[in-house]
Amino acid sequence: MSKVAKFNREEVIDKATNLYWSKGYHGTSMRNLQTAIDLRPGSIYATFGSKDNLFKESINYYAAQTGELLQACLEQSATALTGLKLFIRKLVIDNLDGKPSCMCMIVKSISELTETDNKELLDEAKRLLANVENKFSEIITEAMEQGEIDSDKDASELASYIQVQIIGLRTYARVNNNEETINKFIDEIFIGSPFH
Amino acid sequence: MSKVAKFNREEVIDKATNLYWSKGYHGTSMRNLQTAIDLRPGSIYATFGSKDNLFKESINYYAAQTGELLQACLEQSATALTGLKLFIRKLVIDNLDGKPSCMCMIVKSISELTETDNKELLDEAKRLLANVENKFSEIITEAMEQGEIDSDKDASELASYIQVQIIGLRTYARVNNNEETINKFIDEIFIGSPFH
DNA sequence: GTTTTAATGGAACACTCGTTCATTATACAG
DNA sequence: CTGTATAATGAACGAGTGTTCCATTAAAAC
Repeated sequence: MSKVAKFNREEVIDKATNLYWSKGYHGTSMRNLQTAIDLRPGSIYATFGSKDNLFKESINYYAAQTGELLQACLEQSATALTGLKLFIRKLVIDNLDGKPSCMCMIVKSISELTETDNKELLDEAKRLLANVENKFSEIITEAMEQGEIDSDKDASELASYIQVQIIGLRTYARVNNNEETINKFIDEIFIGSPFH
Repeated sequence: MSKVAKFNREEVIDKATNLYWSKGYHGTSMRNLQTAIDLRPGSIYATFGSKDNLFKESINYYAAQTGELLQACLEQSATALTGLKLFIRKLVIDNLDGKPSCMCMIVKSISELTETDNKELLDEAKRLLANVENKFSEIITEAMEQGEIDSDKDASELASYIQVQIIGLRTYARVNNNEETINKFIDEIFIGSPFH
């Protein structure tokens, strides 16, 4: 046969994800990506096809990573609800510094992209966010079965509520990243009215 | 003297605001703006100086409009707290359709702009968001004096909480604009734990 | 060692970007 | 009317955009 690619595909997507995550879709140029992932246009286009497709792979990679984090939190926790709480705490607090952005990349994309100019990418982002919400719904249903939440509540409504809280907190953290206040708000999510 | 400008400055800013609001800073090109506001580059640059400055004027115009809406809600309400509730309802529900975006333009900007590439505009957006929060804090303090809220609460913390809720709801509405669910969540903001 | 095949590098393309500026058009003063 | 001051126009600029192309390179297969 012939030559085999010398770069690691996942490593490249990881770097591309970090750049898209911090600068956004429109704020990231192919030149930016070329230097960040240290590949020339020929290699990038042979491997990923287009800027749009690389973005699609990046946001899917981001969503998969987040899914793994959630899974890990559930496995190391005694109950479904404590696992979910741990996940939220890690998502919001551990992203305050160091990461490309304290905001969720999926939410940033949904905020930036438009129905008219970037329909395909926007729909992908919406789909990934809906996946997370479905996962939340499953976890909440499990917590109901475990007796941690009243069974007469609507699981999918509580899942929506969790989404609103995480989106709100992570976005707000970009302006006011007071760890104490944020921790307080996280504590109150499950004490608040929809849950009681 | 000489010729006098024939376009209406506020009308132009209004149109620019709507475009920036829907497409974002990077997603809006000067060509887009030229056709939207029906002015040639010469006139735009003579009047506003640069794309950045036009954006700055636009986001300030947006913030001023939002401020006026809040003021109107307060004036037509019996108490400070009911005025604030009305404002939130109008912000979230009335923006679901028709407007350039159901999301807050200030939040969209904070999400899109970066410290490294657009520091000045980002800081402006942060400043405007902080202004709103300060106004919330004043309203809550007034509500405490009117006996609507326990005086032992921290007004600025409750103001933060309101911000998180509005940001979360308006962003979430972009994905799931179920009016019934959103209305329910709005009702629960002031019943939720930080307020009781 | 030769052939085969695909990955790589990087110049270059057509286009769009934000912006400038010489020119033209218009309204008022004299 | 004419002169003058200023608003409006739109072609044009250099830089940057996403993308293409292909000569070169390098490794696997025979």
